[in-house]
Parts: sequence; C-alpha cells; structure tokens
Amino acid sequence: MLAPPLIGIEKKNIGLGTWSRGRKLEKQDSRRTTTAMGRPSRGRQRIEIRHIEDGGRLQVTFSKRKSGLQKKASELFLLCGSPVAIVIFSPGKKVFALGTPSVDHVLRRYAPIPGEEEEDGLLPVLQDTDDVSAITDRVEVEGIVRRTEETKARSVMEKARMDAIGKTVRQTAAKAGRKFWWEADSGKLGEAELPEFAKVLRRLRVNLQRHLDSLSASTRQLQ
Amino acid sequence: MLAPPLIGIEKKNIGLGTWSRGRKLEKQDSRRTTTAMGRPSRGRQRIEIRHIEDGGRLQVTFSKRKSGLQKKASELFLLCGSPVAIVIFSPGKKVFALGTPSVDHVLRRYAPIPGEEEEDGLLPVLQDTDDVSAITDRVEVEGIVRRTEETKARSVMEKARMDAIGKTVRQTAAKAGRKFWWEADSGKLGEAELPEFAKVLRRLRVNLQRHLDSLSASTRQLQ
DNA sequence: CAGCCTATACTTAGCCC
DNA sequence: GGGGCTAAGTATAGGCT
Repeated sequence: MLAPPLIGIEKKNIGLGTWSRGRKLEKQDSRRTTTAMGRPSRGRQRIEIRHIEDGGRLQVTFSKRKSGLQKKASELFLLCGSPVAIVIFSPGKKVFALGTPSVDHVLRRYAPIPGEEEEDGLLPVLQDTDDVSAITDRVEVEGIVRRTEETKARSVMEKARMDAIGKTVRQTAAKAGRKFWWEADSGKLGEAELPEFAKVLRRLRVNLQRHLDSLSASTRQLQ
Repeated sequence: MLAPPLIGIEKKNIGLGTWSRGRKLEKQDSRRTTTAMGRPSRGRQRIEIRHIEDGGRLQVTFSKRKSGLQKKASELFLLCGSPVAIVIFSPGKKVFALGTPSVDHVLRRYAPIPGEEEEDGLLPVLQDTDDVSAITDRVEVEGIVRRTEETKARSVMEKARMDAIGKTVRQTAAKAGRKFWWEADSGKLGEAELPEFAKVLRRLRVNLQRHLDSLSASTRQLQ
C-alpha cells in the first residue's frame, strides 16, 4: 500500500465500459462512449498518493476529496449512529470543520461548557498519573496512547467548535450592525460573577433566538 | 498509505490471483468465480444508508468504514498536505481519535497547548458544512435536524459567552466543576509550570511511540 | 469554481478462517 | 477483533461547460 515503492506494473481495464454511478442515472439513452464534445473520456486515472504539485489540480482534488470524506462520515453516522467530527487544514491553510450530525454535537460530550448543566455522558478526563517508565504491558501502552490522543483531539476539536460557532456569531452580529450587549459588558464582570452571568445568558437564550429570528429574513439557517 | 497513519496493509498474495488492494491489480490468471471453499461470492451488495439493526453487521461495518475513513483522510493529507483530525464515537460509545499526520500535529497549529502559544494567533475555522445538508439527501433525518438545530442555538449562546468572557471563564471553570483537561491540570501545576507540562505531554507521546515501535507488529496509528 | 460526464480505480458487503 | 477473498457498488481523475 505504500505509494512510492510499488507503482511499477501496469494492468488495466478488464471490464468494458460500465457506468452505474449510484442509483440514479437510469437514463443515458444509449451507449455513449464520448463526451459531449465527442472526445472519449479517459475515465478515472490512477494517481500516486503523493503530494500534488500542480496548484490547480491540487485545489480540485482537495475539494472533491473533502466532499467525499464528509459523505463517508455522513454515511458512517447514518449506518452506525456514530457521530463524527472532522477538522481539516486546506492547502490554503484555512481550516474546515466538518461533522455529522455536527461538530458541535460530537464535541459537546467531551468538553462541556462551564456553567452548563448536564454532567452525565461526560467522559473521564486524562489523569496525570500516567508514567511512561512504569509501562511494561503492551495493552496498557495502547490504552494510554489512545487516551493521550483522544485528549489532544478533544482540545483540537473544542477549539474548532468554538471557532465554528464564533463565525456564526460574528456573522449574526455583523448583520445586526453591532455587538450584542452582553459581549460589550462582559468585560466588567468579575470572576465571582461569571457563573451567575452564565445563568443569565442561558435565560436570555430565548431572547437571542427571537433576535436571530428577526434576522433570519436573510439568514434562513439558524446560525 | 504512508508512515504516519498506517492503515491498510500493503502486501497481498498475488500468487493466487488477488488484487493488490492498494495499487496494482495483476488481474487473475483465469476465471475464479468461487471462493476458496468453492462457494461463489456474492460480491459487494448494495445497502441502504440507514441505521443497521443487526449488531454483528453493525460492528463489522463500523470497523471497515472507520478504516476507510482513515485511509481517505490519510490520502487527503498525502495528496494535498492537509492535516486532518477525526473524532468518532463508535456504536459502543467508545471514542476513536484518528489523525493525519497526527492529532497532535493538528493540535500544535490549531489549538496550541496553553503556555506554548498565544491564542490570538489561532486560525479561524470555516464551517462550510452544514452538517444537516450533508445528510438530508439520505434517510430519516427528522430527529437529527431537530437536535442539531437546538444544538446550534445553544452553541451561539455559548460561543458568545466564551468570546466575551475569554480566559476568565476558564479560570473559573474549576470552581464550576467542569474542566477542560488542560484547565484541570494547569490548575494543579500552576502557570509557571505550564510550559513544562506541555513538554511532558510531548515527551510522553514520543516515548509511547518508541514503545509501540519496539512492539510494532500490530502497531496502531499513533502518529 | 461548482457541476456534469465517462471510464476506471478503489472500497466494501457478505462470507470464510 | 483482525485478515482474506470476490464481485459489485462507488468515488473520482480528467476533461468540458
């Protein structure tokens, strides 16, 4: 499976033209071996799995495969009921957060927001008792590795979630033409007041929703 | 694929006429329509993308598709140089953190460990998805949509709060009893020791990697 | 740059082991 | 759970619009 090494040989097509492409496309009146222009399609070409140099091709490939990845994640969720959260850095260094049913939904179980109720379902946090020197059993090693990776993933995803949400907030705020009042005043609150502030905000959720609804004329999605 | 993720294996017995799953397909010498046992394979069957009831089948499908997802992520990284972090809840409620080249890698650039970098330098996330739209073309989405929308509503509030309050919220998180892993640990260690803590974490991972390598054989994707 | 197309490479459902 | 196999279902590279 290692890309570089074994790319040597070249086999090729065995079957003749097939098509299927999902379930739709029952049409295709007859055998059409050429594109609209009359030029035969080369079909999918084999490519080595290594960095694409061509900027244009890179962009297209990234876009297509990102879609494919998300579709796969979506299917995994529908088939197995397994929520999936994905964070990707595009070649342009931008970050994308995909997820099913949503990144936020998946991550919520890991890093609940302080002040929010609901503790059940919260998974255990990494304990600082892991001592590498004490590891002698493979199973234990793997367990620790898993927890460590999960822990890191947790923080990554949490940030992703925050940013993702932040974007919608910013957009909404922009449409409103100003910051929300609580954003402006939050700086005045002291540490001791924060928990209470959180409660207040929760109570204001309805108000916010109303606010958003009034803006939804041009928004449509909840955001 | 390549080093980091390490998913699909490489070799395959070409002798008996099999396809190299990875890249080359030497084609089979002749007609073999039956399995080793002599029973004809039904080949891949089409399935509806809806929750699988059969527990056994569910588990197998989850496992296979999880691998497939990881492979896709890996290829995306190799082709486009796009780091990918994935978190999945298995049907058994366990959590899997996949990553290419590693979740940690993404973490460093995306959600720096406290004490290592400034938060202001973090990149914004683009949530181009709409999680919901990603699956609407499939089955029974009704309930999912509802939950997602609710989640979004809450997310807006939470993000607003987090943005407004900033670090202070985290500082008081301990009081509220809900902690993010680094908050819990940083609280124990103290600010001055955070950088050191970060180093320890990295060292831990490196050591674990070494252990795994020595144990190899059935290495998992750590990196 | 997203969308559509075709031909084909790759993934994976159903079954063993 | 993991690994393999076959045959079929899908994802996609290339190319056009």
